[in-house]
Amino acid sequence: MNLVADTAELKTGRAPRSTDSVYARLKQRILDNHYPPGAQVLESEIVSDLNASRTPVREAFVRLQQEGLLEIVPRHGVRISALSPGDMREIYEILMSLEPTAVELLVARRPDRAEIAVLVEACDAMEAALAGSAPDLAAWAAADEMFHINLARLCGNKRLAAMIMTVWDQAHRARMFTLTLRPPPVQSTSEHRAVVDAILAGDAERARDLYFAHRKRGGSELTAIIERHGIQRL
Amino acid sequence: MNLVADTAELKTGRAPRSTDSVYARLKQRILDNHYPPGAQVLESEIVSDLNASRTPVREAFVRLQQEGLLEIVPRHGVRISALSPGDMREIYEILMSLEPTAVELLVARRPDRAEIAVLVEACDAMEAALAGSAPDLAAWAAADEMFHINLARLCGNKRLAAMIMTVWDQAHRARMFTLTLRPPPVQSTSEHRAVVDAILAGDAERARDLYFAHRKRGGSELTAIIERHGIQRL
DNA sequence: CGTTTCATTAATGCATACATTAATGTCGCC
DNA sequence: GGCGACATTAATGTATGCATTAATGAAACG
Repeated sequence: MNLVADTAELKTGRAPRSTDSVYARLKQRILDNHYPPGAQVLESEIVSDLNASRTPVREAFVRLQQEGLLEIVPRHGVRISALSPGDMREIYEILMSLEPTAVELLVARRPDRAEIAVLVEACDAMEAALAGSAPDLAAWAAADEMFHINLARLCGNKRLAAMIMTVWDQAHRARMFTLTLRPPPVQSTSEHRAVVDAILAGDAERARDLYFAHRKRGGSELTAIIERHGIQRL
Repeated sequence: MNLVADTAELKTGRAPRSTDSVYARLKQRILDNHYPPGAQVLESEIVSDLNASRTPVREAFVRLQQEGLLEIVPRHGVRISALSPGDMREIYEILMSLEPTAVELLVARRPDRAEIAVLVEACDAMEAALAGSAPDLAAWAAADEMFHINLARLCGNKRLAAMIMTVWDQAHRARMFTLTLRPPPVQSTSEHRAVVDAILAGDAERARDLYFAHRKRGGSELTAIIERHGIQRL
């Protein structure tokens, strides 16, 4: 039993809305692969799974459809989105455009060390996850996510941050899936560190270029894995 | 009376859904200033305005909230989004990132003349709108919109196109409002033409830079107008 | 035996009823 | 006369009923 069902409750003091809870839980289940990509799920199934009534479930469907995590198939419930290699390309093209822009904006704001402490911590966590004899890939992925989410947040453009996170979420399962198939992300970790250095140095252009290169390399790596394994949808 | 209520009907042969119709009509009314920015509107008011029942209206609310055109205020209906100067800055930062990327992708696809004919036509229409003694600003704005929407469509990245159009829509009313306050968009028109030339020449970098400069100039112009007139929300 | 059509059924889209919450106004008390 | 508690009302959040549509299966026909 959780004492605070929803963060909105903390902020507003209002009763949590069932719609929000359904949305959050359903999204979590999609990201966690409880409903696997490509799956056709009936509205009634999710209603009973989440102990909710149809109205909040339908509203959650609409939100998640807009976020690209599922598709409402009229009269047939929903289909959980499955990413094709082409979708992955689209997603990485967008991230290669938006994320470097976010870094540039962040540098332009001249943040002090305290502001970007979360980024440094994320880098530390990534290194720690790879330090032992057996790398903790789940911990590394969580730290990587922290880095990118916070970078988006810190850029000062809320719309931009929201867009990055939406696209990032779309690729979440693909990242998790390829985590064990890729080489240990040592290079990726050091690239993050270099971006932080450039931010601290106030060098917008370098930060931008580094981040772009990081994203480009990540995209190529993912694409290569997908092709090598002949994966069609994930 | 329209014979085909929804394009989805044409594609699928299915009956048009009330939800889609409500969504489209409500969005139109927001973009057309029928519900002005900042307005608090009751769910019941829109229900009676659009002759629909509450369920489709609520689903349309969710979609439009995700698109940033309104905000659902729990227990108080919706508030039509009003853009502050800060919002305009956010929007232009995003367009300055995404649109040049779209041009780059388009050039990389090596389109032939037929494919980009719509862009040339849009340029022609812009020039025609400014040709007479009394410039037809509404026609110019429509042609400008055609240019940008089609450029996004042609880039080959559907997600990217959708994101551009969402942000573009958010700024629609602001563009319409400032249309009569800005100098005649002669320079803007020639800039479009230059972008098309670069696309045809297959020069991705030039096309990208031109588009970036175009967007940047447009943003500065809009910001200047907003500041000069002391506009706080629109 | 295969095919087509119709009846049955299940699932959804929409409409509406019910419960909950916030706002408004009134009455009583100070 | 002002202030506060309570009743009343209005509006929304949620649940559910009804109508429509698509799918399934059976039966009749070729």
